[in-house]
Amino acid sequence: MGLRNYESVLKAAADPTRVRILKILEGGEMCVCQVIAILSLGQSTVSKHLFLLRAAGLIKDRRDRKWVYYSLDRGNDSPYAARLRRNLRGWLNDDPVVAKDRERAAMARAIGPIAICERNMTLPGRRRKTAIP
Amino acid sequence: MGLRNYESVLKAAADPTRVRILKILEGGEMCVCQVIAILSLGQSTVSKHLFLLRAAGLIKDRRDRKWVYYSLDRGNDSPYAARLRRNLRGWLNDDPVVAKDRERAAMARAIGPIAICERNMTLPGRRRKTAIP
DNA sequence: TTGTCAATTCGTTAATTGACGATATGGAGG
DNA sequence: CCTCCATATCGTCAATTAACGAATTGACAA
Repeated sequence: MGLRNYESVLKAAADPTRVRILKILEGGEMCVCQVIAILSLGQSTVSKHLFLLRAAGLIKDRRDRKWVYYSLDRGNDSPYAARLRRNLRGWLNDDPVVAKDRERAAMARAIGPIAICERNMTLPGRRRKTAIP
Repeated sequence: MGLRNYESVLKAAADPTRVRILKILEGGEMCVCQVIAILSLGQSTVSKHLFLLRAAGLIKDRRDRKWVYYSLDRGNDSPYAARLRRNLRGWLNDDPVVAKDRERAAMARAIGPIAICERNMTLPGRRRKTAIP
């Protein structure tokens, strides 16, 4: 594990959106549609962030029926990924953005993936794009 | 210390050139001209990398006569910077690029800043730019 | 197989980043 | 004060990156 893997892990964790995803996943696994709803970002955008995090060994995915769930990868990862994940657990917990995401994550959990997909990847209480012409 | 500082530290440490600088400085403080010689990069380029590392709280500078020396900042830094510096000490030690830099750093130390500046920020044994027209 | 829904990939755009050379700054010494 | 020299900053260019919407792929259910 040299400079290559180190760089992919650090770069993955250095992006603010991706760190938000990691902090959200600390609360447990999430369906992609839930992550999209929490972040209020485009579906393809979120998918790419998830891809980079997975490529760095920080998260893993699991399919259940139509849905794909992501969670922190506590298993066989690089030393950099393992250490970073552990550090991160104690970091940013009182950051306002992270706190807000946690609230929204709780809501997303309560509602569940099915309802969120039906709502077009949105959570109640916040507007997202004008969907109807 | 929120997302802001976290991001600046992680981004600073995620760049391969800046990691090389951090690993070089693990061997002790270095004059800017020595860092330039070891990396074989432009003076303004190196200066900017050093600026970003200092802004992140990872390194500090000290002036002595004409020269500015940089070293790891083990003092009052952010929790992110402190942890990262500690982690980094155990990381990448057998990476070939880092190992090569260490050799060159040893040479730079042996020669000293004055001689390196006289040599136009170069070390013996490697060519750098055609200097004379 | 076909339809449907969700995730990924593609193509574009705007913003950021790293590199460079040229110029500015600011001590040290005349 | 002025000059010299190491370093910092500026302006520019090319490469990378993050965002989006559109099109494609892939899994499930009928």
